[in-house]
Amino acid sequence: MARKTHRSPEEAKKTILDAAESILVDVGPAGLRLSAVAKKAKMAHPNIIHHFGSREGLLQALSNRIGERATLRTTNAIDQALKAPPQERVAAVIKVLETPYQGDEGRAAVWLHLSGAKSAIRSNMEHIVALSHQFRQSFDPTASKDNTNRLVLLITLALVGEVISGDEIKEALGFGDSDESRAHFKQWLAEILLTLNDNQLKTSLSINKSSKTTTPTSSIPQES
Amino acid sequence: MARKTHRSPEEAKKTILDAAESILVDVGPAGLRLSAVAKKAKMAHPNIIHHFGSREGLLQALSNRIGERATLRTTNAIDQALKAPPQERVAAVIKVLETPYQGDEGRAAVWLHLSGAKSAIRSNMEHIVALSHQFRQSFDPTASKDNTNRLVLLITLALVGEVISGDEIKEALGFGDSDESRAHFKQWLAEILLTLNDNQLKTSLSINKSSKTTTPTSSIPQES
DNA sequence: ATTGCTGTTTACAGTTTTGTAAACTAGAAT
DNA sequence: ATTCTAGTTTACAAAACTGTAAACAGCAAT
Repeated sequence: MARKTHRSPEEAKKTILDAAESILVDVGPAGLRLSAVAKKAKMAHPNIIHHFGSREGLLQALSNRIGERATLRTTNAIDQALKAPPQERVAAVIKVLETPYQGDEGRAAVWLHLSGAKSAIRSNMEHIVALSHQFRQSFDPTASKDNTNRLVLLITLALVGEVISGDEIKEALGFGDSDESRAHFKQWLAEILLTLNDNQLKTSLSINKSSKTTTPTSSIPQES
Repeated sequence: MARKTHRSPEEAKKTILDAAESILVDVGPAGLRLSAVAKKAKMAHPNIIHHFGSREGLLQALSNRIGERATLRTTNAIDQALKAPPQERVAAVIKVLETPYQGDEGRAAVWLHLSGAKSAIRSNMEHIVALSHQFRQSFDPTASKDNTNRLVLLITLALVGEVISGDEIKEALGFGDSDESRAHFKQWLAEILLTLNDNQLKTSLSINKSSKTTTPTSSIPQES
């Protein structure tokens, strides 16, 4: 390892982060070893510490980069959906649903989140939900903010789940590994999101003071 | 630590597993240290190796126990929903949605899954989806297996996401930490699941001819 | 009580890992 | 060409971690 390929600090950091990210997907943050990252980046491990201060610094930088990339892509995708003409809405929504899956970023992001890294989710969520509401109102003027919030929550949770164990669950449910059947599911979901109007989402939710949520065996409010 | 409290092997294993599980929730499988488990279980760490063979053996046993408990509870909850009278259906479905959250088991299970432990999801998923379909048909005879599959997939993914970053996402979306607003979301979701009939779920999914489905044709340039 | 089994502990070894220190060198500036 | 800066490497240290070996001790059976 006598070769000393000098690079700029930015480039060095990038190669280190790339190597770390590719390893992170397999072993997780707690399993990330500086020696492994150094080997993949083709350098000696103290070089990593020189650029990031410590192992923790590397993880923090990694978390930041992944978070920024993911939120940028997501907001872009929703933005595109907003500008899309009606006949392309389904495709646009599908694209939004596909955004987090790119590569293994989502998996890495969730893993970092599990490990306690300050995630970039919270800071950008307001923007995302605002854009989503704007989108919903563009084809359903009666759409309420509450229901948008709930839909965004449901979809976000599902996307997190998808990133983690989507492949296994889909396989267990009989969805083939073919891209086709997965595209079907995404299309199904996208169409539902576009079809459901606020009336269908309201159901009997108006009751809010029953408050017997933990012991639901008693009477169930269903009137309105 | 001169006190030597003798126990049966089963009881010893249980105390070790309990300690390991409570730690696992915070640090993840890769971060689980035998010394930490031993300290929490109030014993010396070689004792753990004596009972489980190795650190890996402990993780495997832990994964098995968590998986078995979770799937048992889930199938039980769906079973109850099947037997519930119509006016208690919403409550029953809410209970199904709450099943995985009990304690921190879900978080631990997902983390183990991320780390490559053979999960118990796949083997029991068939049973779960069969029960779910039975349940759907009990109030909507026209319910198709395809849509049940898709709904189960959506809910399962959302539950996985809920377990991982539900708290943070909900907070970011403005859902209060109060149990009340969370109960609202669950009730909203449960009612949607019970309300949606197969007609609404079918939408225009039959279109396989459309060119916009699988290849979203980037007619829209990347810009924002 | 004595014996034997086994759960439990102490002491220790080998390996791995993060981080430090100093030497080395590629490339830019002079 | 010479000098200087800074990225890079080698060598090393301290700590942590898993697993081993042997001794210890509670408990049941004889």
